[in-house]
Amino acid sequence: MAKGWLIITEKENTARRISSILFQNVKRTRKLGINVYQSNNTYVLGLKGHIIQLDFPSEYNNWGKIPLNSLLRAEIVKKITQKNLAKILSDLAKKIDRVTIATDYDREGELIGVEALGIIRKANPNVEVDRAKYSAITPADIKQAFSKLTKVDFNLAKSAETRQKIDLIWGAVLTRLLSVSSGRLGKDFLSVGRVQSPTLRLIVEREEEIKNFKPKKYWEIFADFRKNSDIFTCKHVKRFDDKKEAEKAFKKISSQAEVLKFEKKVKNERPPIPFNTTEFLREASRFMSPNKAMSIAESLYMAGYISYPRTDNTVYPKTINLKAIARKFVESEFKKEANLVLSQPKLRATRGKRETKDHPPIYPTSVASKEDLKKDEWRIYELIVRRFLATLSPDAVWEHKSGLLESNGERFAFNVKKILDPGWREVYPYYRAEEGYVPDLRMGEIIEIVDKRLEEKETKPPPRYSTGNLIQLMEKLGLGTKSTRHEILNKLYSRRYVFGNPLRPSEVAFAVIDALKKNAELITLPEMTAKLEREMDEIAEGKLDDTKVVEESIVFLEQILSEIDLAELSRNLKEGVRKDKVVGKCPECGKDLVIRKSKDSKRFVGCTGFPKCRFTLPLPQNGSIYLTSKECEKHGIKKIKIRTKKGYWDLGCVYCNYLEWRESRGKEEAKKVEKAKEKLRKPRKLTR
DNA sequence: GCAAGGTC
Repeated sequence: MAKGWLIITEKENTARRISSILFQNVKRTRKLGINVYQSNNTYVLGLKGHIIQLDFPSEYNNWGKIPLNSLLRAEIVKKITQKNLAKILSDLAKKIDRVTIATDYDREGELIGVEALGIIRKANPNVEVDRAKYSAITPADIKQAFSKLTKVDFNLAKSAETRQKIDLIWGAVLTRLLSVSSGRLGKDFLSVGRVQSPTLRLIVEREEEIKNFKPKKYWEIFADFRKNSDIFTCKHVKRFDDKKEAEKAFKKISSQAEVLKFEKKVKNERPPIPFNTTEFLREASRFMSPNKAMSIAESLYMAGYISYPRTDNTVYPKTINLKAIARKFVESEFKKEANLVLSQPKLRATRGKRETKDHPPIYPTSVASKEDLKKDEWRIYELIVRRFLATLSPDAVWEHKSGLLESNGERFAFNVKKILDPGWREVYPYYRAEEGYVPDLRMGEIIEIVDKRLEEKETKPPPRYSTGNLIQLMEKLGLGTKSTRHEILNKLYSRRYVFGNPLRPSEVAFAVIDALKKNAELITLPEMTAKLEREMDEIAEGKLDDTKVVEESIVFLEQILSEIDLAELSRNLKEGVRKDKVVGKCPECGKDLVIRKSKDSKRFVGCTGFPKCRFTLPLPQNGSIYLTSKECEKHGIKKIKIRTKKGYWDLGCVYCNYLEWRESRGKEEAKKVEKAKEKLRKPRKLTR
């Protein structure tokens, strides 16, 4: 029998590092584009995350024809998504009698290991198996894990697989239900899911709040004070809801005020905490989409410039030599910043609240120069380097001044600050420091009032979420993971549920959330994830039967399908779909202008009054069309953006565009006519 | 062509 040992990790990088920690004379062989690390008859292989996907058999692929009920109890099959890896696993299986699962020490990691084990056992049923559990890839941790190997936790893997089944069944059934009912099929389908739908609900409900918001008037009083040559502004301590009251107070203010309180304090401001994925994406989203930021981080990681970008951890582990990394940057574009860090007698890093042991926070692992990277890559790299150096930098020192002034019983307050020493803020210039100025005052001092203003203001609706806000909120609500949140947002964009940043929902998004709230509210709530988490834990502990959990979902969905008013659902969704196509009002008959397709599937803007009204406008045929929320001032038609492979371009108002084009064409036509006339006037040369 | 979760 073969005497070999195979160690399986979740990713290539880990395989390489583990093999170098545990063995000497490691050789790397490359087959089918996959590295295997070998030392004698021991092999270390890195997977690529999940190599198997659950799906319905292909007989169920026709969305329109398959009754949804039959999908509920359809067999769920395993499809190999990483064929090359599966092939290598089968080949290696024949050379070994023992396998150690060394995937990440978490629920998904356990399942990923079991997926690989399944493929190995098919080729070699008698292979022995054990599990290495480590939470950091350091020599100490890895050696410890391999000296105390444990058993594979099949219950834990089962719980992860149950999550997959629940997600697939709910997702597929409701996605198909909505897509078929609305007629939005093909690449325009309407999706539903345990994470995306609650996220979309947040966006939709925020938009409803904004729509329903009734602004309230209020009044604020400002006064300008003068001490010597300094003029400074303070605000009345009260915000007035009543105009008369505000006017009364305003009149009372005399030409001078007494200083009731003055305080000056020096306060230190600690630098920001180390980057985990959420913090990183929130900061990067100031200038780049989370999706792009994440994909750049991934490539910087693969090139060895930064540490693993998918982490929840905000505390540097002791094993990282922070000073040594900072020292690397003395010979770099960040020389000044690194020197500031190293000028301190002792380095003290900030720490966040979340501390996990699997990956460190995101930090730079090697020095890059501007020429090594593309422009966007550099921006992300620079952000990560600056953040890292900032977490080790001295505090910023501020001078705070606060106080109270009184004029004829009316009180004014101020609270301003000024930077005395920027400290980390010089290293990390992404935040603007809001500074104000008030001169030093003495208690009891009388100050001259040179001007006063009564300002009418309005309360404002809550702001729309930005991508950065949402990723943070999703984390807080337990929606998605560090690896998926940015992808979920991307999904909402590509389904045309949302557009812009801050995010606005489309009309169909309102209809979808409305329909789901009426018929299957659970899928629009973070509670569904929370419930699933609890059940997964119980399955992992062996307290709950996985088939029961799946069955409960099936029965729940069956109930929904039997009670749903399909006609109403279809009507409401189609109305949403229709509204999203409305570009504006027809200038000729006043009916809605919509985006239509001609018989030869060319798109154009047409009037819903057709055939009575034959008004049309041309559209470009390439790229996908986005209606923006901005309207043309002249025609009241929504401005259009086109997204092509190269990026977005603003088309603006289609009507303006058309008129311009017609005019320029008219000029060209006129030119042609002129030329023709010219030709006629000129006597022709005679040719022989 | 569906979900969400890993990772490339």
